[in-house]
Amino acid sequence: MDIKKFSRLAGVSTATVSRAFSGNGRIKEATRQRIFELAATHGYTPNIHAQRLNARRTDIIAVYYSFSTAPIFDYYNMELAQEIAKAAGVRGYTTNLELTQKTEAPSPGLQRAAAGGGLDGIILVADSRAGALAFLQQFKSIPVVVIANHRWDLPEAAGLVRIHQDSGIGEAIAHLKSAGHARIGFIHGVADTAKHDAFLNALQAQGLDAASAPAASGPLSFEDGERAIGELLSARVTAVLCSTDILALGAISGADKRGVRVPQDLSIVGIDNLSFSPFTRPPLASVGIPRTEIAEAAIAILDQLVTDTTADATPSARQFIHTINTRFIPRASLGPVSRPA
Amino acid sequence: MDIKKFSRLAGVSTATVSRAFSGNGRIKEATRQRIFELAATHGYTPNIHAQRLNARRTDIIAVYYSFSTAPIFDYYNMELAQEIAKAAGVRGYTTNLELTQKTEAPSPGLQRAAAGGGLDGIILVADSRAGALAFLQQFKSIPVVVIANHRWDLPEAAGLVRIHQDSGIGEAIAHLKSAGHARIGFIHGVADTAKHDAFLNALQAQGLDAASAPAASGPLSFEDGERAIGELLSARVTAVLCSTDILALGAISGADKRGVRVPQDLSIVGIDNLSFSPFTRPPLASVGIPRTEIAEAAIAILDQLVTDTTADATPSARQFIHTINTRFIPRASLGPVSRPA
DNA sequence: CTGAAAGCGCTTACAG
DNA sequence: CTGAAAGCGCTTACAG
Repeated sequence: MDIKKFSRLAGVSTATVSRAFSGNGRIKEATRQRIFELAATHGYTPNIHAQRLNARRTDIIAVYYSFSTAPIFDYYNMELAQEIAKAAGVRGYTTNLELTQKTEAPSPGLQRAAAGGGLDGIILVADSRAGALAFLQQFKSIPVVVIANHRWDLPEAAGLVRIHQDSGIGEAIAHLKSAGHARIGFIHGVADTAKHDAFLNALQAQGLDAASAPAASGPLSFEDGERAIGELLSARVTAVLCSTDILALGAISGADKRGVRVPQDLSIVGIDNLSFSPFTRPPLASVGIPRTEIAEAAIAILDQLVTDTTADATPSARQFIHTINTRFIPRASLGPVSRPA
Repeated sequence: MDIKKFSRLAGVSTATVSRAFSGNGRIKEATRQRIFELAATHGYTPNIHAQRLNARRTDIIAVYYSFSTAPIFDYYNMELAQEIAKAAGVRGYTTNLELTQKTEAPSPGLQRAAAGGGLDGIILVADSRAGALAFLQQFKSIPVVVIANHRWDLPEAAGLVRIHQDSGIGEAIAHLKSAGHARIGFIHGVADTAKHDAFLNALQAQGLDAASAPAASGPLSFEDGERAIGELLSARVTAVLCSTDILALGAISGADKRGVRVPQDLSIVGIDNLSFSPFTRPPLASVGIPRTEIAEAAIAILDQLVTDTTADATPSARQFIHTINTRFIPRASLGPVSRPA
């Protein structure tokens, strides 16, 4: 049943039916009531495509990230995506989950949707500037908000939610220092320069020797962490910051296999603070990001950009960059130095 | 730029432009080429709403689940959602992530989209029959595939991917029995009758006393598991099956706090086999479901239903029920009985 | 407050 | 292989 048939049935014009449903324009309350009741009885709902064809607006956004070889490595993105979907819902947006394998380019479908008006905006979880720029280049027809660890210089049109690793990592290193740790190692993850830089800065800020800080490369899996911790133990570290919680769990396991106990003999700190990290054994200290805040900030910016674009207004002068501080969450994987260097 | 302006620019009719993009109808290859090049140069992309208005098809599906108080309890759903998005992408569908708080009804937006043609179908992750039926009642205008632990009787229009808990739980109990366990407890989760029934059946199949099997209620959190295991230890169990992996982790921790070691003194088995369960300490034995298979089955059925509906064909006689067996994944949280009852 | 009619941007029988 | 025109189902300025 379309609006024509339905309006005839209701004894009004299509314009009146449209006004009843859209809430735009004046309409007598009684008429509106009657139309709603009739619609309920006869099962009429306005066709959403026809509405959008007029509206130049869809109230759909996409969250885009590339997935890994195994879901365990996507926990960070999945948790973020869920928070984004929640925050988007609050503002009346529906969220498309757009996934792509790490090595592949965004699907043609996404491009079609974006260029063809099927999407109001996109939230991109990015881990490299080059990747982000390439993405923005491809999707310049609609607003994009980038979530990243860096304060990248991006084209005007894009928003940026910047996760400030320095704050939380700084706290972590300060905490370790005050517990007596002076030889602190690092296990590298993928595309983690922001994290590693923050680590080096934090060492310096604490008056520790950043130049000779031992580092090993993960970069990804639990097993990588198990192996990497071996290298660092040879370098006589007493504490290790790991680029991800998964690597940290691997490090704990790897240490254990070598007879080194956490936290008695070695302190381990992860980064990301996944939801299960409080429940590992020992509970894993980690540098956490407030995912809910990030999601809300990203949606707020995107909504702003979408509204500006739709209204054809001059984009407000305000900066579309929002910085979110990470913070250190101490847990039982930390202890005082037992065998100072 | 719309099709009218663009077709003028290209010196052809709108019909020809449409044929070039849609792939429908005959069109000279050279014409098509020229149109594509021009479109690329001038930045023309067909408006997707206009296309969908004609097509009665959107190639968008939604995956719907209700989220919990904390993301940790949503890992199961999030992992499933990601797999569904992947599987959907392969078949050319975009996936909407539709979330609702546990206590709330599906958003009006979802209903609008579904009734107004904005969605081809929905995949519902359900944990109660009443909930699923209410949902189906509300969304009877489009195909729905339910993912659930039960072989529920559902209206014709719905598909069902049924996760068969009995297989994996049966294997788990058999494994415990052969390791000498005779007194096996259960920690309840939320809406877990399928799991508990499977547990009782498995006990019987192994010739164990199901009637007197100790059970404690979680039902949700890590702390719930910590508490529940206390009750079961008083009941002198030597092994425990937990309704979720989170409860199982809590149980391990709770046992540890009481001086009971896993697996030396007590064996613990979880259900769900979350991606991080291989990496807990000890690695957690669990009853797992092949998420990728489930997602693919759900998408295959939904695609079938959508295609049938769209084509207005008589729905094929084939059953739209697909059963997926769970399976037991033994890991280091298991051991032989140390102090037989 | 309500209606007639043009317009949103495509697609697809129909005719050639 | 291509075009003219009706149709997909709404919305909204315009007139009353």
